[in-house]
Parts: sequence; structure tokens; C-alpha cells
Amino acid sequence: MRESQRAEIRALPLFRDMRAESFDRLLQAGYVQSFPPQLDLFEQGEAADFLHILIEGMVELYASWQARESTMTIVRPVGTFILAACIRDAPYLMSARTLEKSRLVMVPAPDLRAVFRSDPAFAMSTIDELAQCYRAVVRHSKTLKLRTARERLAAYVLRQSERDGGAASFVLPVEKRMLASYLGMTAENLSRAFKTLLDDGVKVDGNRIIITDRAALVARAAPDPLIDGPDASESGVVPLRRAATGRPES
Amino acid sequence: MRESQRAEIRALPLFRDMRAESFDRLLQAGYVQSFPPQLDLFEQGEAADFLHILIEGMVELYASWQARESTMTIVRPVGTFILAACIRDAPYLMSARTLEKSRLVMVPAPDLRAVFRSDPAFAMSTIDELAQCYRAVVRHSKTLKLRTARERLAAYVLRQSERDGGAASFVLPVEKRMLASYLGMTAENLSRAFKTLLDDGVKVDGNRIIITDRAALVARAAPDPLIDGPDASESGVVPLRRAATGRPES
DNA sequence: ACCCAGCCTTGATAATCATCAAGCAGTCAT
DNA sequence: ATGACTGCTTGATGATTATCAAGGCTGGGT
Repeated sequence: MRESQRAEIRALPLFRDMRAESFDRLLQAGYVQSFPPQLDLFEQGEAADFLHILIEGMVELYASWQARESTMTIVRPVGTFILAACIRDAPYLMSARTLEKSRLVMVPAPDLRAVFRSDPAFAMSTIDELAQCYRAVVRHSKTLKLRTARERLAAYVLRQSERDGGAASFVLPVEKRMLASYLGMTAENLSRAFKTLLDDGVKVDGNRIIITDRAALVARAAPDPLIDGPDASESGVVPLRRAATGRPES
Repeated sequence: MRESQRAEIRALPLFRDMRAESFDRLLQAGYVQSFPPQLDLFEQGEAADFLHILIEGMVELYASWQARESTMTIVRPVGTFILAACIRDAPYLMSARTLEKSRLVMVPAPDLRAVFRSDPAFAMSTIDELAQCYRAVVRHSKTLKLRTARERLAAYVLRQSERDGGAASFVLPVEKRMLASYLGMTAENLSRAFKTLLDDGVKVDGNRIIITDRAALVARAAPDPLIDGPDASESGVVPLRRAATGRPES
């Protein structure tokens, strides 16, 4: 692992407050591995043996039932995933596959648990991290239950644009079919939803989204900090936490 | 507070491992209050000042956006809610109202945080609790995204029946319209969904649900431990945790 | 007993969304 | 370039679900 990547991991909210020797122990217990694109890392139902830290690449977490499949979240570097399952020593609720060539640190769950038992600062960070993950999923549930597909897409476009500092134009970070699944619709429906958003000031050119009328889009999306984030705490500024750290919902 | 109620709280997984003096401190810092039915306890967006512990009654956690509303979960005694918001010192993502006359212990969030900073066992329990809450919401998201309304209802009926030890008949714990909202559909659609479940071995008589053909119902619901629980850990039996403790998803 | 209000159901209709099938536009390898 | 492949779009259709309106049932209060 490169020193700069180590520093990036150390800078994550989950790891930045722990003792140096705890951090060393975690990373030394962990395996660094590279994977090709489209590779299954694990499947839902398997025992959660490792905390995964994504250093490079992109990983999809998805769920399946019967013949159906739905992407639950996308993890980007540097970010951790599957923390909760490790803690509870329980089966994964989601499957994971790489979307690009990816490099991961895999920390054995027993080491993870040992470290947060011995390092109170890490225990506190874990609590904070889990609370944030919980709230992220609640937000996603809210958008699924309270908004129509069109509204979810509008809110997503707005959120992505703000992630880029309010840019009027941005490139989708994932394939449209995956975005569709993440937003709880089919690829066909996403395509049509984009069409209807023409009336709300959104143009599409391949993977590029252009916001032509932000006010109209805001009217459609009705963005709400209690759904669309950020998860700002009362007691401090949390600037661009999601963007800066790429923290996923696990 | 009655001594038996105090013991019930102490028996919750979240509180049973902590030091006695920590537990005393939490409860002494807390206020015990009774509320009439249909009373708003707090609204989403407000600062999360208190961890709530429900001793008697029933509480609905719901979310709203624009003019729409959706019930996210129902809390029954003895159970805690709104833990994550307290930890992050962040605004509530959900609103809460009593459904029945209810009695609550409200522990100020600063005391909560102080105690898990000073009591490692409580920190561990908090981690475990949050991990479980997280996984509960992920499960609910999965059922929303992967199953149709009819399938969600079938799975719900099956789950409730198993909560009652596999009884062929049980009484709905909440009004149908609330169940509908919880399952992500309208009251009208729930009514019709119950009708279609006649073909799958489910009869309805008012608030009473009767399973006439469990095999048919199982075929429809295709229950899956990774969606419908329980959240059994690898390392131990977790018998009827949800039923026994009434643990909610917060 | 009566009325009233709230909850549930039912029917008619419309909106939303999924499915299936086809075609198009890029990309990549040969 | 050719062809295969993949991802996206489009159209036609049907299923699912929501909305609106009306009516029935039930329980509580007077």
C-alpha cells in the first residue's frame, strides 16, 4: 500500500481519532488485494469475515431476492463498507462486486472487534460512523417511500450537482441502468424519467447531465436536508463530508 | 417508575451490560413522562435532545415530505428510539407520535453521550445496537425494492405469525392504514392486496388474520432470513429478540 | 337507541411503472 | 471496415398502484 493511501485511510472519520498503534494493528492484520472489474467480492448470506476498505476503484453493493436484484449503494474511494455485519458477526445482507479494477484492504472482523474493545476512541468513531450509516439508509428509505421515480431522479440530479459545488453540468458516476436500480426503477423508466425532466430544466447528453433551469429543478425535487443531506451535526460544520471522504452507506 | 419497568429497561440488550452506576446515572438524568394518545412527541427537523425509552403504550415514527407522510416504524414497549440522532447531535429524521396512552423515559442526549464515553461496556452495547438498527433498515429497504406490495404483505403476515410462535391466526397490532403506510402502499391497495392473498391461504376477519394454507403463503412470500430476519449472529442463539424486547428500528 | 366520526372497503378511473421487443449508437476485437 | 457486443432508447402493451368518490361497518358518546 502506498503511504498516501495509508494517510487517506487514516484521515477517514472512522480512523482518524484512534490511537496510532491501534491503526497499525488494523492495517497489519489486513490484507491488501487487487481485483479485476466485475468480480464478486462476496455474496449476501456469507459470514462477514472482513471489514472492507476501498482504496482504488469502485464497488457496488446490491441485494437480491428470488430472481430480482437491486443496487443498494455504490462505494467510492476511500471508503469502508460492511461494517455493521462485521460487528454483529452476522451474514452479509448485501452482495458486493467491483465495477472497476479495485484495490481493497480487508481487515479480519475479529481484529476489528478486538481493536474497538481496546481503543475507546475507535469505539467512539465506530458509534458515530454507524449512526451516520443508519441515518443514510433512513434517508434513502424516505426518498423511496415519499417521492415518485421522477422526483427521486430530480433530487438525485440536484444532489450530484451540489456535490460538484453547484456545477450546472456533471457526468454520471455510474451507468444509467445502475442508477436506475439504485433509485428503485427500471432502466427504461429512468430513460423516460429523464425525458420528463426536460420540463424541469434538465438536459441529458449521454452520460452528461446539464441543468438548464435550476429553479425549475428545485421546484420539482423539493430538496430537503432531512432526506438529501448532508448529515450536518449541530455542534460543528461537516463540510462536504460525503464528497471529501466518499463515505458509503455502510 | 415501577421497579419492574426499571428491570425491563435494564434487561434490554442496550442496557444490560453496562455498569450499575452508569445505568443509574442515565435513569436519574432522565424524565419519566406520560402522554395521551395521538400526541406529537417531536417533529422531524428538531434537534435531537433526548433518547426516548418507551415503557408503556405504542409510538409511531413517521416521515413526511411535501404533503406526503409515511410511517417508518412502530415502537412497542420496552424499546428505545432515536438513538442515532442523539449520538450525532443531529436533527431528527423522523417525527414521533403516540398511538396509545404512553409512558416514556427521556434521557438527555448529553448524558447519554457522557455515559458511553465513560463506560466501555455501554459503548459496546451501543455499537451493537446501532449495527442492528442499521441492518433492520437495510432489510426494510430490501423488501421495498425487491418485492411487490402483495409480496411484502405476504411476508409481513408470515413474520407476524412466526412472532406469535407460528400461530395460524393473529390480530394486527396496528390499524390497517398504518400497516399500509409502513409497507409502502395506500390503504385501498392494502385492502385489495389482502383480497388477492385469499389465493395464497390468507383470510381476513376485521383485525384478525387467519392463515389457512401456510405452504401457499410461503410460496408467495418466499421468506428470506436476509430480509425477514431474525438478525441472528453466528456466534450465538438470539431467540425471539425482536418479540421479546420489542426493539424498534431506531 | 340514536347519531356521529373514524376506519375500512369497493368501484371507477387514471397515473405510474414494468415488461417485452426492437432498434440505435457507440466500443472493441479481429 | 466488419461484426459482435453492450448499453441506451423507444414504442407498444399490460400490470401495478394511486386517486377520487361513495358507501358500509363499528364503536363511542349522548
